[in-house]
Amino acid sequence: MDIASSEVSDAGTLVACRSCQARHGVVCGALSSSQLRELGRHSLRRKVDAGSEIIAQGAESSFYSNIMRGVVKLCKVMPDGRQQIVGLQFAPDFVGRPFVRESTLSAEAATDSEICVFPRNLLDRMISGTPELQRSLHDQALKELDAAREWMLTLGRRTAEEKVASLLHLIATHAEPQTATSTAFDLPLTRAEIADFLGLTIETVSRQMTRLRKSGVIRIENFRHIIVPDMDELERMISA
Amino acid sequence: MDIASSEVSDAGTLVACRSCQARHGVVCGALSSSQLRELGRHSLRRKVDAGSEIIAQGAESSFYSNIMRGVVKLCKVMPDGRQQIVGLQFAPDFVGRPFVRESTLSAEAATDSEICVFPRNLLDRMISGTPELQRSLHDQALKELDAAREWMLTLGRRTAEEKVASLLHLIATHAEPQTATSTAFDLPLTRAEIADFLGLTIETVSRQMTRLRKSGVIRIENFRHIIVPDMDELERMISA
DNA sequence: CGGAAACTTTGATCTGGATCAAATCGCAAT
DNA sequence: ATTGCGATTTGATCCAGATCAAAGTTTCCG
Repeated sequence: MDIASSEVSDAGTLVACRSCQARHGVVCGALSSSQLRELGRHSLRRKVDAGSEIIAQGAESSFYSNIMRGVVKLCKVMPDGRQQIVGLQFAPDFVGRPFVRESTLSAEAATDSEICVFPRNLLDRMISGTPELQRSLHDQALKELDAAREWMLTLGRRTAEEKVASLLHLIATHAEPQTATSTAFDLPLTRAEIADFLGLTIETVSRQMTRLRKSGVIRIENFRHIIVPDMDELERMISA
Repeated sequence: MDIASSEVSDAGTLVACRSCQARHGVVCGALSSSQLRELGRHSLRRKVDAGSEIIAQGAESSFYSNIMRGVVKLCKVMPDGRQQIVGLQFAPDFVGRPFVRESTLSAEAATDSEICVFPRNLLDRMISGTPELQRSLHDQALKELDAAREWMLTLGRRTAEEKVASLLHLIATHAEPQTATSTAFDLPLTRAEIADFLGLTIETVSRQMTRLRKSGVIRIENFRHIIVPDMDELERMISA
C-alpha cells in the first residue's frame, strides 16, 4: 500500500480493496483487467463516517476515490462561514478533480459511506494512456456540469417550495422506486444541509416540508424517511 | 461546405473560415496541422448579432463552435418564462455539448460576436482519435464546472450587493487591466440579463449598481461602460 | 430633426423568506 | 426511567429584495 496512511486513516477504517478489481465505480469500468489489477494493488477500501471530510477545501490531495456506497456532498465555504453545497454524489461516482491538485471545494460524507481510494499519480498516468478512461471521466464531468447548471436554475429562480420539491425529486431519482409511481427513501441530509444546498434557512426548509406533507405530496416518518406516493405530483411542483 | 446553410445562416453573415487553421479556439490548439486543414475545409466563420441564438434549448444541433470574438450567454428557461443564465463564455471558448446531440440549454450571443462553426460528426470523429483534443475539451468542461459551482455559491448565499459585485468582478477578469489596480470595460449584458444571471430583478440590479457607484467602487458611463478604479476594493466586497 | 421604443433609474409599497425565540422530539448516556 | 443535547418544528416579527408605478436616457429609424 503506497498511500500514506496519515492521509486516509484519520476518519475511517481501512481494509484491503478488491472492489475496483470487481469493476465498480466510474473509473474501473474503463480499465483493462491488467490495469484493474494494478489499481487494485494500490487502492484501499475505506469506510467513512457521516460528517467526515474526504477532501478539504483549499487543500492539496494526492488521491482520488470512487464512491462505493453512501452519499457525498460537495461543499464550498466562505471566509465568514456562509456555506453552499454545490453537488451531491452517489455510488458509483468518482470524487476528485483530475489534473489539478488543489481542491476548490470540500467533499464530505453525508451518510456513512464506503469509498475506494487510489493514488493520484497512478491514476493520472493511466488517464494519459487510456482514452477510454479519459472519456469516462470527461462524461462524468459533463454530467456534473449539467447537474450544476440545473441547480443554478433552482437556486436563482425557484421559490422555497419549489426548491424543497426539487431536492426531494433529486434524491428520489437516486432511490429505487417502490411501485410505478411511488418512491420512498431516507434523506441523506439534515435540515441544515438541505438549507445549505437550497440557499435557504433551516426554518424555511422545515416549514416547506410540513407544507408538502400537509398537502399530501409526501409523507414523513421520523423526520428522515420520506414517502412520495406519486412522483408525478412532485414533478408538477417543480414545473420542469 | 457541408454545413446545411439553413442551420446557420438565419442570423448572421457566413464567410469562409480560415481562423481555425490559424489555431484559434480551444479545439484548434489540440489538433495536428492536417486535422486543422480538414476542419478548416468544413468550417465557417459566422458573424452573430447580439441577441441571436446559436443553439436553442431542447433542440438537436449538428454543429459545434469556437468563439472567436464576443460574449456568449448560456441560458435555461422554465416553461413559465422564468429564466436563468447559467454561464458566460468568452473567446476562445468552445460552445456545444460533446457526445450529446440535444442541448439542455440555449447559447445566445450577448454581444455582436464571431464564431467558427464546424460539423459535429467531423469533430466527434476527431475527438475519438485525438487524446489531446479529448483532454482539451475535458479541461474546458472542468473549467466550466468550477465556474458553475462558484456561481452556485453566489446564487445561494450572497446578498444582492455581493452578487452585483461578483458579476462585475467576473467580467472585469476577462477585460485587460488599464493599470495594476484599475480596469475598465463595456458590460456585455443588459440589466435584464444581469438580473437573470444573478437571480434578481432589474430594479434590484439597478439599485445596487448605483449603490456601488455612490460608494466610489465603480464609475458608470452611458449605463454600459464601467470603470473600476481599484479591483482590490471590488474583491473585498465579495469576501472571496 | 423628431419621436417612438427600449432600456434604465428612481420612488412607494408589499411580501417571501430571514431572523429571533420557544417548544417538542428522539436518542444516547447515565 | 431521567437527563441532557442536538435536531426539528412552530410561532412572532422583521427586512432585503420583489412588485408596482412613473419618469428619465439613449438609440435608432423614418
